[in-house]
Amino acid sequence: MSPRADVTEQRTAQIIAAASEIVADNGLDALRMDEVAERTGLSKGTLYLYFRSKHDLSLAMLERVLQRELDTVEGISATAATAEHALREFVDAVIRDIQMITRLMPISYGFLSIAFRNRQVQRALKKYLRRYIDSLTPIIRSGIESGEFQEVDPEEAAIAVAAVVEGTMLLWIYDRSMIDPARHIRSGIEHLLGGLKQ
Amino acid sequence: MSPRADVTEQRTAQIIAAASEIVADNGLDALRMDEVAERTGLSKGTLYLYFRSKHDLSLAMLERVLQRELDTVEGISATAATAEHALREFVDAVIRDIQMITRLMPISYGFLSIAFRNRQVQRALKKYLRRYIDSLTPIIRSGIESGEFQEVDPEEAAIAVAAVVEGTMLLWIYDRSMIDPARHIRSGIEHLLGGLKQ
Amino acid sequence: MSPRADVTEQRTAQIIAAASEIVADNGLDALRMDEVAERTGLSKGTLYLYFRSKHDLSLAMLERVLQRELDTVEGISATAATAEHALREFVDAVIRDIQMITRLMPISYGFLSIAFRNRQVQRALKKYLRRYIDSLTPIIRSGIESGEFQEVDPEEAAIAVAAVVEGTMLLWIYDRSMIDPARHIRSGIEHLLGGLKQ
Amino acid sequence: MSPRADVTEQRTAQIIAAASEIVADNGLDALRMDEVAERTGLSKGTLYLYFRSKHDLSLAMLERVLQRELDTVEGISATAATAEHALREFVDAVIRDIQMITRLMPISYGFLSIAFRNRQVQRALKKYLRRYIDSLTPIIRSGIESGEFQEVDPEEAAIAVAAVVEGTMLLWIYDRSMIDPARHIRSGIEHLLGGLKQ
DNA sequence: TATGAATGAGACTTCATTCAT
DNA sequence: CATGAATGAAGTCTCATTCAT
Repeated sequence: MSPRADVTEQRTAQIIAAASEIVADNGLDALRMDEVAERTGLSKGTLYLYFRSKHDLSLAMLERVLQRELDTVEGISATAATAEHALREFVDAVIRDIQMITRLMPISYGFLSIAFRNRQVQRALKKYLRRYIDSLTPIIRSGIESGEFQEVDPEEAAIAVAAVVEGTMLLWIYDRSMIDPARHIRSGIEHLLGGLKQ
Repeated sequence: MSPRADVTEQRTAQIIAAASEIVADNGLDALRMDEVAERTGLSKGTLYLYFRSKHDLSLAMLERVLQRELDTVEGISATAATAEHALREFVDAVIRDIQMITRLMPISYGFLSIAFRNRQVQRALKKYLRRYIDSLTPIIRSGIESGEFQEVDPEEAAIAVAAVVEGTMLLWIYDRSMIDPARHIRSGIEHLLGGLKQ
Repeated sequence: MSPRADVTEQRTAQIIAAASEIVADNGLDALRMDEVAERTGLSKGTLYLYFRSKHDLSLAMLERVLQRELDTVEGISATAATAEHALREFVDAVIRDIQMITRLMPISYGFLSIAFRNRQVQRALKKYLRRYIDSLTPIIRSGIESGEFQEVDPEEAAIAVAAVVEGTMLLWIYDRSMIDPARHIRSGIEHLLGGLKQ
Repeated sequence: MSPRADVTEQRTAQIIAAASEIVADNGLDALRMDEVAERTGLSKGTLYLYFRSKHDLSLAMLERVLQRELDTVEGISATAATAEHALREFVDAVIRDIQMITRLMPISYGFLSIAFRNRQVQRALKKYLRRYIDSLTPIIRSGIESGEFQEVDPEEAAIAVAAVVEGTMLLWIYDRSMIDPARHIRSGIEHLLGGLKQ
C-alpha cells in the first residue's frame, strides 16, 4: 500500500531534491542512498517506500532536470514579432537561466555515458530532444515563411541552433575559464543567424 | 629508450587499450580492474605495477582518447586554398573519423560529470579544448585576413565551429535516430559559414 | 462468544488463510507481513492486533495445517469390520485428501528445520505425531486381539504405518515424477500388512 | 581468474564445512555469510571467490550432504548371501551412521520446502533419490529371482523400504522422545520383510 | 617483474515491527 | 479497532587494492 497521495508527492519531491543537491555537488557517482537519507532526514528504508531502487530515483531526478530545462526552452517563442527576435528571446531565456542550468549540468551529464546502454535514460533524453527541437522548428519555419530566412530545412536549422547552445555548454565544461556561456552562445547564434538570413 | 622501457610502454598501451574496449562497450561505470586483467591476460597485481590506481589508468585512457580526437582535428588545415575550404576539410575529416569518434564517446563522456570536481580531468579536457580551438582559430583568422570572412573575433568563431561539431555529437547521444552526425554537422557548419562570409 | 470475539476469530482465520496461501505458493521463506496485509486487505498494523509477531502467525498457521491433516487421520477407524479394513480405510482417506495434503506440504515442511531448535514448533509437531499414532495404534491392537495380526508391538507397528505414509510423501518431494503418492502409499502399506498378518 | 586448483578445493571444502556446522546447529535460516567468514577465519570477500553466491554455497552444501548419505546407502549390498541379509546390512549401515545422519538432517531438511520451487534443489534431490532407489532395487530383484521374495514390483518394494527408513527419520523430528530411529527403522523393515517374503 | 589469493570497507536493499493519529 | 508511514538493524554482495611469494 503506497503512502497517501499528498504525502507521497511531497516526499518524492523532497527525496529528488536531496539527491539532486548531492549530484550537483559531487556527481552522479557520489550519489549514495545513505546520504540521501541523511539529507532528507528520512531513514533509508523510507526512501524505498517512494522509489523502488536507487536507479528509479536517479531516473526521476534526470526527468525533473530535463523538464526544468524544457521549461526554459518551451517558455518562449509565442509572442515575438520576427523569427530573429524569437531566437534572440530564446537565447536570452537560456542565458537568464544559465546559473540554474550550469548548477544542474552534473545531473544530466552524469547520465550521458549511461545513455549508451540504458533504455530508460535513452527514452528520457530522446523525449527531451524531441520537445527541444519541436520548440525551435516552428520559429525557423515562420522565419522562412515570412521571407526572413532562406529556404533551409527547418529541423536541420533548429538542430544547428540547439547544437550551438548545447555544444557551447559542453565546451564550457571542458574549460570554464575559456568559455563564457553567455557570450559564446550569443555570438555563436549570431553567426548562425547571419547564415540563415537572406 | 631501453628495451625495458619498451616493454613498459607496450604493457601500458595494452592495458589502456583493454580498458578502452571495456568502457566503449559498457561505459565508465562498468570498468573493473578484474576485467582489465582478464582482457589483457595479465594478473591484477601486474596492473598496479603500471598504474598506481584505477583512477590513474582512467586518466591515461582519457588522455589517449582526447589525443586521438586531436589527431583528427590537428591533421588538417595546412594546405587548403581558402579558409572555407579548410573548414570544409576539417568537417570532412571529422566525418571520416565519425565511426571511431562515436565508438570512443562513452570514454570521454564518462568523464564529463567527473570534470566538475576532478582537477586532473579538468586539466586534460582544458588542454584538449585549447588545442582544438588553437587549430581552428588560424583558419578563421586567415579567412578574415584574406577578406573571405567578416571581421569577427576569430576565437569566438572557432568556438562556434567547435560548438556545432561537439554539440551535434552530444545531441546524437540524446537521440541517435533523430540526429545524423554527418548530415547535421555539415548543415550546421554550412549555416555558420553563411554567417561568417561577407 | 461475544460478537467481538467472533470478529476476532474471523479476522484471525482470514489472516492465517492468507498466510497459508502465500506459503503454499512460495514457501515459508517467502512469507512477508506486507503480502499478508495485501492479501487480506488489512493494514500491516492490523495484523499485529491479532498476532503478536510473525512467528506467532506462523505457528498458528502450522497448527491449523496439522489439525487439518489430523482430521483426515482421526476421521476413520471407528466402524471398519477388521483391522485390515480399517487400515485400508485410513489409506483411502489419506489418498482421498492427497491434493489438499500436497498443497499444504510446503507449510509443514517449511517448519521441519526449525523444529530442531524451536520449542513451540517442537511441541506442535510432537502433539501431532502423538495423536497420529494414537489413532493408528488401537487399530493394530484390535487386529492383534482379534488374531488377525501377529503379536507385534502395536505402537511400533503404528509407527511403521505412519513412516510408510509420511516417508512416501517425503520421497515424493524428492522426485515428483518417480513417486506416485497414491500408488506407492498403497503398495507400501500392502507390503507392511503382509508382514503384520499371520 | 580462479584460485589454484588445490587451494580452491581445500577452501571450498573448508567453507562448506563451516556452513554445514552453522546449519546443523541453527538451521538453514540461520546461515549468514558473515558467520561463515568468521568460522572459516576468511574474509567475506574471500567466500565470494569460491562461491558465486550464498545460494551456490547452500547448494554445494546440500550436494555434499546427499553424497554422504548415498555413501552409506551405496556402500552395501555386494556381498550378502541372501536379499534378506542384504537389506539387513543396509539397515545396519544406516543405523551405524545414524549419528552423522541426524546431525546433518537440518541441512537436507532445510531444503525441503525450497524444493517445491527451486530447480537446482529439485535436481539434486531427484538424483539422490534415483541413486538411493537404484541401490535397493537390485537387492529386491535378486530376492525375487532366488525365490526368497514374492513376485512384487522391485522398484515399488525398494520405494517402500526407503519410505520406512526416511519416514522414520522424519517422524523422529516430529518427536525425538517417541521415536528411536534405530529401533523403529529396524522394526519397520522387519514388518516389511515379513510381507515381502514368501 | 609478475602473480593471484586475500582483504574489508562500503554499497544497496529488505522487512518485521512500532506508533501517532 | 484500524491505519500506514516510518524505522533501522541486518543481510548480501562488489571491487579497488595489497602483499607474500
